[in-house]
Amino acid sequence: MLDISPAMQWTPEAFMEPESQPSVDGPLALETLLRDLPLQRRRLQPRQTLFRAGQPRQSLFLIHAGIFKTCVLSEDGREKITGFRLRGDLLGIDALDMPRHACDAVALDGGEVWELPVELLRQRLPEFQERLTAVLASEIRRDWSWMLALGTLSAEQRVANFLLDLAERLKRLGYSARHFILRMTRAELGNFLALQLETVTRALTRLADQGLIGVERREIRIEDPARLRALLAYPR
Amino acid sequence: MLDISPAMQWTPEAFMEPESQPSVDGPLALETLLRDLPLQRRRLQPRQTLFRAGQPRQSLFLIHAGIFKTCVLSEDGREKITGFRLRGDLLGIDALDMPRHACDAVALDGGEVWELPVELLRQRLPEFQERLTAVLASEIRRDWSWMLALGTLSAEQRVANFLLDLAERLKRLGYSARHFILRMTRAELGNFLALQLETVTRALTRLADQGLIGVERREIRIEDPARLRALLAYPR
DNA sequence: CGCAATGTTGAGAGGCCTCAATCAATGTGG
DNA sequence: CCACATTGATTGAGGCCTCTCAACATTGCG
Repeated sequence: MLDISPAMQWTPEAFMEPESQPSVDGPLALETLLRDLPLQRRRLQPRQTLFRAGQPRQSLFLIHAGIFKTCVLSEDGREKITGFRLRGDLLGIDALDMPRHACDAVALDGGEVWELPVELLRQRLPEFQERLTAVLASEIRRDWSWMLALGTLSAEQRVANFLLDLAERLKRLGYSARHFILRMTRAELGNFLALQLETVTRALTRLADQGLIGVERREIRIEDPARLRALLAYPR
Repeated sequence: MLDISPAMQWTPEAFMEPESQPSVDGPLALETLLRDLPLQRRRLQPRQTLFRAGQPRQSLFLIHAGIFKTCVLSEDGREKITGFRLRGDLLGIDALDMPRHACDAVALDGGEVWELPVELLRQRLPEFQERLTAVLASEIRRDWSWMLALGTLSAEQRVANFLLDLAERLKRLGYSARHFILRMTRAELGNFLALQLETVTRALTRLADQGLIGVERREIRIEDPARLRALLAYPR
């Protein structure tokens, strides 16, 4: 058994600040802005749903701990995970202009969110509206980036891209970029990457065979970030 | 030669309002809000680029006529069209929080855009910020909807989905939903739908063989909208 | 009229999907 | 404490959808 970094673990430690000084920039900018406000906090159990598409949307949620997935659903039952969300991400922004949520948000492995009274914050904090716009625009760019990846990369490349992206985000949160635990199943990963779960498994195995990563069920080690990144350079 | 509706044609007629009364809702809500302001207007030739990723972003652009494509580009040269934009759509919102554009915007067949001084409008028009937020959130939902489609539908279904989506948008702009001209090449369509251009051609042919649509190069007739929509109901 | 750009069609290959069996980890109840 | 079920991950074999490569048709234009 390898030693596990605390990244994304549902433990009291997960609530501690990875960095001591507050940052006005970076993924925790919003959290820093709001940290002293008396916000409603809500804890979620593993696999618990925060909200579903169609439910009334009264507020936004800022993730303080845990990892969430957001999914959209078509009328005929097709489902797609639109992203995995970490601490500092906002849940519910996609329906900011609507009375009801447009997606489901599920805590993969437990977590805590802060409930944000949007209207109040907009009036009180001049920076808030600005941050909100930035978050919305970033989400669009992130989506486009994944559309590009899914449209142009092979299965192996998509998985590599996912691992590098997750590693980078964890790093920015103060966790290890070389060693982390996936909190989603192969099926969820495949759903997000537009692949079957068996294909995800095979891609992970091939990456491991090449010595680029280490895989042990959900435990991932990035062994050779440079060569992993180099994989993405060439069209399939 | 079939008779062509004026939809998306680069003619003076294209600049006329399809509807006489101004609407506060719908795709032209923003245009209605801004119609009396002295905005800088800019006309584009077919295939002309409005802006490229990396260029300084000083304003937003509201499409008044024509159809545009927005594309993102990866460092290693992979390209992806992120959407086809019609009258009433905003170009540049994805970089609202940045000093430089994050995508390319190209007029497929000529067009006209209105240049929006964002800061000024934000201060003057209280509704503007609100509309901006709505546009951003809608774009996210639209992107997610396409991610769902590309991740779960077959080639034929994706093409059908595209045609139905375009028809619906044209209809809301006052044009025919049954008969229109595609302003993009098969390659561009394929790029957007994550398909090869030959696959797009074959999908169109198959749809035509089933009597669901009529195809004559870029001219499309929706013959049987109901059955076309029914195609999407079943997992590939 | 010849060239370039675009669209169509065919044949073959390959990557991913589908179906199935097996294994590992975890939890439950007797 | 150990059968047993359940969930998730892995691996294999075979098929199919889409890609790739190619030839050809059509349109528009200098």
